[in-house]
Amino acid sequence: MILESLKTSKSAISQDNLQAQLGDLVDRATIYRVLNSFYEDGVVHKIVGDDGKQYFAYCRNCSEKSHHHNHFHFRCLNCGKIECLPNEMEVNLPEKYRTINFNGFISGYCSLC
Amino acid sequence: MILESLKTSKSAISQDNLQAQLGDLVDRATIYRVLNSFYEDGVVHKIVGDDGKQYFAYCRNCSEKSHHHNHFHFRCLNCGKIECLPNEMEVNLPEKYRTINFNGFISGYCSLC
DNA sequence: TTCAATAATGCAACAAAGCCGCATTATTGA
DNA sequence: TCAATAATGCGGCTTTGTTGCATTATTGAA
Repeated sequence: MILESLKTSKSAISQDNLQAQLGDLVDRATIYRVLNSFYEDGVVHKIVGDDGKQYFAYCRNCSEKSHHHNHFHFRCLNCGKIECLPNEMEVNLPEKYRTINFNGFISGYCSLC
Repeated sequence: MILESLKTSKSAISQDNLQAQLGDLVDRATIYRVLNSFYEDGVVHKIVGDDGKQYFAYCRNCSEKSHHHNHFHFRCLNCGKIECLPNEMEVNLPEKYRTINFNGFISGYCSLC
């Protein structure tokens, strides 16, 4: 059920999103455990929002070789909606630095708010 | 003292960084309050790390007109060091969207680790 | 099919980060 | 000088996320 929610969601979702969908069917801890094992298995990306919360997004264009999620996420400060911004980013790191995780978040107000 | 620490620090620092510097001289809650009022007054930038923690950086090149901090921060997963990456970024938002906060974080391993 | 080994779950507790109310202490200014 | 205002410390609280442990499901080999 969690995987299904992630697959059908257009944007990254958090534990409380899932909890709201699943109600009391599934325990909080279980949701976290499932999400983390998806993350460890490379099935989802994990993004930390500028609200400090973890969001998870189903991997759509990831292969064995490239497991990237290098775009920005937008969070509306009014309606709370999270969405992916189209532009993929390349950031130049200093010599010998190695990227493990890319985390880009912009918050503000969307066109409706 | 907090302002001095922020001014002299080369990178964004968090409440526990400050607490470590100040010891028991200043209460936890006071540090948070001072940091947030600096933030509200536009004296510092607030960045949320991909560890979910808040980091604060003294405004160096901000004027009345431009109060930006649009570069990425790097956090070393081994030594914990936070540093600013040189490239300033421009992200294209959809029509009528408004940016309030830019938050770019990359974690990985630095040249020493 | 049966039953032991393994995995997944729920529950409770815990930890860290951040915030807030309230009483106390400092600071300000008329 | 002293009352009004602001800042601080303390304690407690919330949220997010994690972990230990007992219980329940699932699996797989005999």
